[in-house]
Amino acid sequence: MSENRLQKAIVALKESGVRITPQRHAVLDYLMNSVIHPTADDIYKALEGKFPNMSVATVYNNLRVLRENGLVRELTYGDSSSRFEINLTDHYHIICESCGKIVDFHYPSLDEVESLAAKVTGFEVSHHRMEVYGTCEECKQQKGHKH
Amino acid sequence: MSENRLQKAIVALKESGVRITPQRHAVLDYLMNSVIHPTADDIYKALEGKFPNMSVATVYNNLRVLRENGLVRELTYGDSSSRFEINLTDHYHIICESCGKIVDFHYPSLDEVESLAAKVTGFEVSHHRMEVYGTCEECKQQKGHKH
DNA sequence: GTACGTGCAAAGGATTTGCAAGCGG
DNA sequence: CCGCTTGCAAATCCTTTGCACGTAC
Repeated sequence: MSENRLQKAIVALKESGVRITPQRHAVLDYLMNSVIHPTADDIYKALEGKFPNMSVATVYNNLRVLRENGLVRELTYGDSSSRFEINLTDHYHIICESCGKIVDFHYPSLDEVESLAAKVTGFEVSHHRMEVYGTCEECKQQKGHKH
Repeated sequence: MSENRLQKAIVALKESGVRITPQRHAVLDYLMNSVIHPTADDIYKALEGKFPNMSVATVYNNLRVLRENGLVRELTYGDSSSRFEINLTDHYHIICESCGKIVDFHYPSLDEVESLAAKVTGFEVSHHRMEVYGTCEECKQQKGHKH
């Protein structure tokens, strides 16, 4: 089924006039099979085995194209570099402040917040983002070893 | 009353062993009277009249100290540079995707989301962030002028 | 007086850009 | 074939850092 998603994405890209180069295909494929919300550099490093001559700029270019076509979301947290993920159905992230791990969790979309915000500010709302921060189980355990 | 907040903040800083230099005072004062969620460079430009010799590094240093003491929050959105605001009681932001304007709005804290996230992921939750995106009234009107 | 803060310049890291050569459709 | 993409290097932008000097307390 992951194959299915990939094929659909490729068809959609072609219909938008975007060419499917081996590098672009590989970036998309990597993101579809990744759960770690990688940075551009993560992707670059993961693919340099298959594409020894690929440059980081190509990764950035492709991420931009994929983002512009709605296939990929860019996550900007406090740390230095952006992270990327396939744009799936609504879910949110919880982020470990100790090790940086990002875990998905499902929650009904916060439509009420959106409509209240629209009412009090006069904005026309398009979307929202939300993340929860905390400490993951592994890091909690490590803290426990202190004493 | 803004004076009052500033004095309280200064006392709190001194108690933490933080020195009140004229530059630090000015950064804090500027943030307390600002509604635009400025970048470090905004603050630098705003204060260069009063402090012609001040360097950007000083602004960054002070923002870090103020953040570490819980007085200031750093906001990292998609754009290149961080924005800063005084750490007030719970509120959220709505951001205009057209002109970048940031407007505060109040909403009860999303405690339910936090506790559900904790339950399903096993994390110990510390806090969350949420923003709504859309188009502000001014930019909506400008779009209306098209036809 | 002493440690912390400032100012300057340089370094660092992420991302973008310009351009010649390559290749997808 | 044409024009989008690639790869490379240089450029850009934001932020941090090292160090000598200054100053808050």
